[in-house]
Amino acid sequence: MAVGKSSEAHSLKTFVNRLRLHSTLAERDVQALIELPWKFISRSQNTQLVRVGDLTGQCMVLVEGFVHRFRITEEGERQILTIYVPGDPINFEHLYLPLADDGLQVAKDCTLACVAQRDLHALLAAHPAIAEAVMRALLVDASIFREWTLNVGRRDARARIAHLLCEISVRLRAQGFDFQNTPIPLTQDQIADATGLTPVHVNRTLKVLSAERHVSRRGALVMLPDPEALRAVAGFDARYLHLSPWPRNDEPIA
Amino acid sequence: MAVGKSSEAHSLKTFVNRLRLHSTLAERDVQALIELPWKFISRSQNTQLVRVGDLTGQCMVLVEGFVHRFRITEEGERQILTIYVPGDPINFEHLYLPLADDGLQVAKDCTLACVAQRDLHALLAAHPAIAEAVMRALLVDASIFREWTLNVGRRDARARIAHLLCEISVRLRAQGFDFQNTPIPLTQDQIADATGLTPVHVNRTLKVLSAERHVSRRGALVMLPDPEALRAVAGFDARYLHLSPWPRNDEPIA
DNA sequence: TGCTATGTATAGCATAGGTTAAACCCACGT
DNA sequence: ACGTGGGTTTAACCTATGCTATACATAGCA
Repeated sequence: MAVGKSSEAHSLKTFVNRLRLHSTLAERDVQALIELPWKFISRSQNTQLVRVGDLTGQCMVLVEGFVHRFRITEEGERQILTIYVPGDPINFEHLYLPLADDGLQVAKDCTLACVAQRDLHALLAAHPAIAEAVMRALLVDASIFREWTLNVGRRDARARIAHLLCEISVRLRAQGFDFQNTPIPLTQDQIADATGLTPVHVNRTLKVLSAERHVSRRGALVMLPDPEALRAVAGFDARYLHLSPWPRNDEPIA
Repeated sequence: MAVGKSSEAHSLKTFVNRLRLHSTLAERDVQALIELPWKFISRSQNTQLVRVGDLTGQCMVLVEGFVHRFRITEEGERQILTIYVPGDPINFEHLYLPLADDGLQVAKDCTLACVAQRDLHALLAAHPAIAEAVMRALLVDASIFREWTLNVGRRDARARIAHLLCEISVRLRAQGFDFQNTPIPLTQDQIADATGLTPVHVNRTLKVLSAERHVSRRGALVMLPDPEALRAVAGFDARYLHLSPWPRNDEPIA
């Protein structure tokens, strides 16, 4: 049990790390965050975690595996809206808008840390620094959503796919994963749904990128041997991820 | 001067109204909000209010006219990411991420109410209800960004343009405008940039929609004579705008 | 009255990406 | 050892949308 506790605490470290990408948190804040009554659950591929219209009472953090967020057209066309990597809070917006407007689906067997919204609300009220960090994480997510609109609206298939792969590898690396050896966790169908393309066109385009040595394939897995070159293909500029220590122009608040 | 003050206070009413679309605010909260040291400015069409990379110190509310948010590809392709209508806060995310990741441009001569971020921060600290309302407004915006990704990624030109027009008319109506007589404040070029299409294809498609009586044109202005029919064309489901009184599943926080 | 600017309209041709359908591959379960 | 299912690959054909270029309309302005 002590072991269980400590390994669970460890698995929240990626979350703390994610918050610290954009915000500074004191040790006591981190402690309080970790000591919330988290519940850890595992879900297998394709499980639907949240459906459009659900009224949620929990907030979830992705600890391991992958989850994506999607919406569906009236005609049944699916669009993936973002892909979460370990450490990401995946539905903290439900703290303020508990009625889900997107679906959340497990893209690859995952484990999640869950808290009741009520407990989280209480924590945020007691720890303004955490509230601000959560806020900032949500706003960075919004910046990522906007980049996806740009990606889908204004880049051709090759740059579009390259951009998606760049983003994921950068975000994985920011969470401490070895991107050179971490395969991209997406099937071609999922890439299609994330880029607004067709699975067959994704296949064609991946073949091109592969011939150009911009991606390599180990079996079905896509790897990125040369991120720099791929960035050039994608026209990728990581600023929208707000990863570098950002400047502050605000004095401490009275 | 008293007159000036009172008309300025009046012009903030649309902002209060916007916040109240999603949140409940007590009168004293509203008072405090209105009494902030707002500065009112006018800007004419095509003025760039914020550039990518700017470090902002102000938050702005759109009082009159139209503003859009955009990003540009490395190749110089522009994508409009959202269109703001009167009453919308247009850059409140800079409270927490003051480094601008998008450009903001005046789409139609406008007037703006501006406050220093410092003053606003102080207000939010003193009035948690306002802080929550702002938060919620930002999260609704994020939901809109996601819908745009879906729109651009998964709808054909006709439904795409129709969807854009529906969204704007619904948001205008929510702010109290008479959508039947308010022309859509977009040139065909802007529609193209907002939908990821080409100006000439927008023109073609508008012609089709016009022949179908789904839009009408008074000179260069696009009007929506029959919003219901247009919604069917667009597959428009307004839930993502979170306009209806949303359900709450949270008890009052200790 | 005409000039310029900004936006709209149309035409003709080009192509990226969609569609359909069929094979293939391989990991897994029995 | 053999099917089964999820994912990948390829081919042939099709179309929605892009591209380039030119003409038109209107409003503001000298």
